[in-house]
Order: sequence, then structure tokens, then C-alpha cells
Amino acid sequence: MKKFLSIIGVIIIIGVYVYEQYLKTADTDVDEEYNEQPDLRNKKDNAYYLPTSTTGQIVYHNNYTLSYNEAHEQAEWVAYELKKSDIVYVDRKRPYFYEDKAVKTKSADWRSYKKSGYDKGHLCPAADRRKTVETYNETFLTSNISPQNHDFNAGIWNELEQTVRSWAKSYQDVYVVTGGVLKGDLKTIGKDQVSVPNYFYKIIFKADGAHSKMIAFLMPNRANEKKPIKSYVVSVDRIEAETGIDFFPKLEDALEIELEAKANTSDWRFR
DNA sequence: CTGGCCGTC
DNA sequence: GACGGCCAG
Repeated sequence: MKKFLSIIGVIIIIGVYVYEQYLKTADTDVDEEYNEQPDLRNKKDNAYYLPTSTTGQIVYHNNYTLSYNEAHEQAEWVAYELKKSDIVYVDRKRPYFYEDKAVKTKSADWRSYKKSGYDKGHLCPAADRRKTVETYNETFLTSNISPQNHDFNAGIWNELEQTVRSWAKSYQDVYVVTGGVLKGDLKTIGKDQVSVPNYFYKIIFKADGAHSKMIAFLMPNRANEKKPIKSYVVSVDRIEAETGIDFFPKLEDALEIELEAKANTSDWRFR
């Protein structure tokens, strides 16, 4: 009997190990199928809302998911859930930006941004992932950055990111999709020819059944944007038209149509 | 908070 | 190249 139990014990330990290895590889899995949306509702609680990919290269990280556009050498979207508990005030040492090995076509080299005149602007902000060293450092992959005008990044874009954090604190958890509009002939920087988007968008979704709400922003990537962030609100339909991305394909159709057509600010608290 | 730049090792 | 310190909006 004792021997039997010890054999069962060994089997369980091996099983757990194999399962953990499986989870590790699954986290950096790359989806090859064009617009194929894997059902990951049991894998990550935010995956249900993932947008479609226009490139077929979706990369799943532990704390955000992205769709990589190799031609523009950056993500076309980065999606993640932002919970109230993600927002902590811990001073963390900024690591260096490093290549995303999960991007099969190779993500941009940080040197392409050097002396380009543009910031290595986070798409999933570092401040949204301050909870642990691991979550923080994961935002420093070069697949999570786009060339941003410095005054824009430190100015109104920063203000928008802070507002989203305030919403996560007020509403417990929100879901965020953000990226540059990768359309047409864009200026490029560096050896990797990273495109400089003329516009950046950010969509925030609060899941709450029939009371779910959505808001979207479209901002020009330039200095001296001093209007209130409220004035940059557009409908999700507009951003879909600009980008060719379907942002909430798995949302119930009636709700999707209703929420994506709206461009009003009344459901959300602004400072 | 958002970052870059530069001297030093 | 990596690191730490300093700078700006």
C-alpha cells in the first residue's frame, strides 16, 4: 500500500511539472492562422475580448497579448486587462528594452530608436504592470513599443494613461487595447525601418453585462496637443475603419454594434 | 508619470 | 554594452 501511494505521488509531481512546462510554452505561442481567434477564455480571463489580427501573428505574453505587424516593425495592437490591484506604487528599476523572442519575424532592435528623435513609447505602460518585477520587465519588450513624439508621450498620451489607471481604480477592472494606426506610407526610423504612426488609439472596455461600456480615443502623434483628452474621443467604429481591425469580435453582436457606434463621454469620469 | 542623454566601468 | 546618475516636460 505504501509503495502504491508513493508511486501515485511521483506521478502527480511529474504531472504538475509537465503541466507547468506546457503553460510556459503556451504563453508564448504564436497564432499562425489569419484572423483565427483561439478560444482562450479558460487560459486568461481577458482573452475573450481579443481583437482580430490583420497580420496573423498574435503573441501571447503572461501579462498582455499583442498582434505584431512585421512590415511596420511594431504591434498593431496590445491588449490587456487592467485591474485595480495592478496599480501599485513601487519604485522599480527600469530595465533595458530587449527583443521579443516570441515574435517569429523578430521584433525591432531598440537601436533603431536611438537618436531617432522619437521615444520608445510603451503601448502597455510600465506603470500598469508595476506589481512584480516580472510583470514590469515584460513591458520592456520591443514588441510593446512604438515611436512616439516625446512631448506627446510625456504629455497628453501620459494624461490618457493616467486617466485609464484612475478608471481601473474606480471600476475595479477594465480591458484596454492600444496601438498606432499603421496605414499608408509612414515615416520610418532606424535600420529596422520602424514606422512612425501619425495617430495612436486607445480603447477601454468595462465588462458589466448589459451595462457594459466602451470608450475610444484617437490622438495625433505630435507635440502641442493641449486640448482636454475628452475632445479626442471617437467611436470604435471609426478606429476599426482606420485600422481594419475588428476589436470585439466575440462580444454579443447587438452589444458590439451598440457600444462600438457610440462616441459619448458621459459614462466615464473625467477630471 | 513619460522618457533621453552621457560619463564610467 | 551595461549601468547609474542626472535632466526635462
